[in-house]
Amino acid sequence: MKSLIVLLGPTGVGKTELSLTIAEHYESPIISCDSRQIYKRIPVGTAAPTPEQLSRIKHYFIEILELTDYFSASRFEEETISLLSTLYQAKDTIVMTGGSMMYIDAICKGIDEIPTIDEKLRRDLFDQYQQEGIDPIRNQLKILDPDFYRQVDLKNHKRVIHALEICLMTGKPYSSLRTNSIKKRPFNIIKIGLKRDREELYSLINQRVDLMMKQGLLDEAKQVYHLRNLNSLNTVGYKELFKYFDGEWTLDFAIEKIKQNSRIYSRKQMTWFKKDTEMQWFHPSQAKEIMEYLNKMI
RNA sequence: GGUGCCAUAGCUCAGUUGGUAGAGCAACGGACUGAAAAUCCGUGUGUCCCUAGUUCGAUUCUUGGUGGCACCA
Repeated sequence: MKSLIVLLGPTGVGKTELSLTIAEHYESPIISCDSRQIYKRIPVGTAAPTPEQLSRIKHYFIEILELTDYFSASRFEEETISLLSTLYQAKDTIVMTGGSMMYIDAICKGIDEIPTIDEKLRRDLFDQYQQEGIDPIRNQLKILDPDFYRQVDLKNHKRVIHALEICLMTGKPYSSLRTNSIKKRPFNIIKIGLKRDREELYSLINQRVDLMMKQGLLDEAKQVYHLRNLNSLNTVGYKELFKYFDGEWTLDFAIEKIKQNSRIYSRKQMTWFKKDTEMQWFHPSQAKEIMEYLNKMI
């Protein structure tokens, strides 16, 4: 039986180091599940695996995209599922790790088949939103997909715009394409969740931001400052330093904000993960217990 | 030392013509199906600095303290 070990947890909890231990034990490569480490040029601020760590184990989806490249949870699903079918020809156990909630679910549960939005349509609707506000877009959605209109968070412009994009693109109501069905995978999924007490996690996150600054985050951010409008750089660690470059914030304030936003992000991740009943939770120091648990499950 | 001003939520402050109080930020909780480190939503009991008084009733008025700030010496 083929197995996928999914190691997850909030940012800063200690996934990277433990994933190497597990991967080495099973002689598995590591599939990264991280929507920002996948990009080139921002390894420090995204806490990507170091060159030393990358040399120990073959990693997938680390620093492979240009910041300008489009990517999505669905592409991640497609590419990972196809990669897994290749890897499983030679291995029985594969390790996946990361903190991007939707990417993880895309693999473990799958997401619905929906066409990728045409770039021009997306830009046009966004322009309309900026000029006329959300109301005209809402009204159009109400006509094209009354069902979804009723359930969507009408204040969340991204959701509303996206639903309308799908309606216009496919000529069908967005809700008719949302099946919410869970895809059966041809492999066994074992989820390991890492968690720490909040105080401990916060302290590690704060320390890690200071470390990133020592490792050259400021310079890294400067190098990509001119690309600041890209979605790939709407990212904790960069958006705050961009405000410093703009002269809006002092450097110290920006660093405090990076720490704060990282803490908030870790909480959002935990909110998502908590709901997952398949998860087996451990403290990162329990490597021995984790290995015992895995050996039992595989 | 004298005079004046201030003292309200973790922070910055508003307010109560006397009927025990509210914003922003922070903090916390939640949603999440192709941009997700994104985007959005929800939650405010706090000795209204302490003390004594006036009053049916004081955080609000008065007395005396304490602390801070400013000016004068």
